[in-house]
Amino acid sequence: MEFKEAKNKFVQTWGALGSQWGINKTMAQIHALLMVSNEAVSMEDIMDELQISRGNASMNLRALMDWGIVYKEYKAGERKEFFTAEKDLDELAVKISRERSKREIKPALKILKEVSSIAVKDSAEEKHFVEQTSKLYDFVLKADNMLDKITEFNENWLGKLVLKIMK
Amino acid sequence: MEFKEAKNKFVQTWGALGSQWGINKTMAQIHALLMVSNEAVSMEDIMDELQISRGNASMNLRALMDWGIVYKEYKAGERKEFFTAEKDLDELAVKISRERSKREIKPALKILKEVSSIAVKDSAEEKHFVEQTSKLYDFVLKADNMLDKITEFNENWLGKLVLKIMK
DNA sequence: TTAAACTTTCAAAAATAATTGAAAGTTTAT
DNA sequence: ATAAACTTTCAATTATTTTTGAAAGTTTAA
Repeated sequence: MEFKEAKNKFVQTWGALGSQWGINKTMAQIHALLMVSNEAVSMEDIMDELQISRGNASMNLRALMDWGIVYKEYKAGERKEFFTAEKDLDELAVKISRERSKREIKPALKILKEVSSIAVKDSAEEKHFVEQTSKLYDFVLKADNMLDKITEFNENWLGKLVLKIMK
Repeated sequence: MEFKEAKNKFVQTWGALGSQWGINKTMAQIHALLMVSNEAVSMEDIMDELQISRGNASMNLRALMDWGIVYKEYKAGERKEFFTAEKDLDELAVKISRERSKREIKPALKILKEVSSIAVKDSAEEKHFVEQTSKLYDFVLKADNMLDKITEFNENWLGKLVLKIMK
């Protein structure tokens, strides 16, 4: 396999993986492309390599920047904008999990808290509902915190120790 | 908020969360419904509560069973089938991560290994590609293994210790 | 200013994914 | 064997999401 083919395969695979995890394909593809580019890429080149429209490129680049995992760059003497991806994978993981937590987990937790706090009659059905949603609240909260801690600690000795123990 | 409203809110929220994570809305809703039901539910009742067609219910129940997080049950004297969800949340997490790993992460790893193993000329561009995809391979592999270990250990003392340390 | 070079926006179109419902399939009771 | 009770399948429909492209917006240079 030669370079161009490999690069394309990577971009396609990353795009497919993205859609399986609720991230739009083009967004994941642009990110993949920038991840493996050794220098900043212009919108023109992104459009060209991925065969997408200007509007699509613009919107998904904006989304990636909102996630904090793609940055704009300016080159001296050049009028147009260039883009690079966060390439430190630990940093990338931290940003993605922070963002998903903020956008999706935290709001879900709020609802879980609400629905698990209703006053119930003593029917088995209602009791079970409260019990189960309470457990779910605790579980999701714990998992959410754990992700925080893992990403926070994974560069220091404690994280490394934990990883070692778990291996 | 009274029970029925809370239950509906929970099912809707879980469904929305599902779609944000690449799981179809109805599938997540059925799962939510079964999670908070204290007894097995018939297909008829699922169709009724979620206002969905028979075909939809059938297909998504099959998918949930394929994931190993919903079970069929038979009641004595009853002709029709009833369904229950895995209600132990640790067990649920284990099954979901095993399944996503098998279906999505493992195939992605295979591709990552492939594309990171190409022979490259000594252009900076190609070198960077190989370096970056290799790092990504290592990272994803480590994360995948870690999930395994966390889910595997989270019911025993070591897991509890780790959780405590991380708190 | 003005105009060229570039980016963003968003309504319409296209692509993709989910859902329906009725026919086909299966199981059980008689 | 037959029919009733139930489930599965899948082509067609519907809903949702993504993408396009051209007009509007912005910035920079002269």
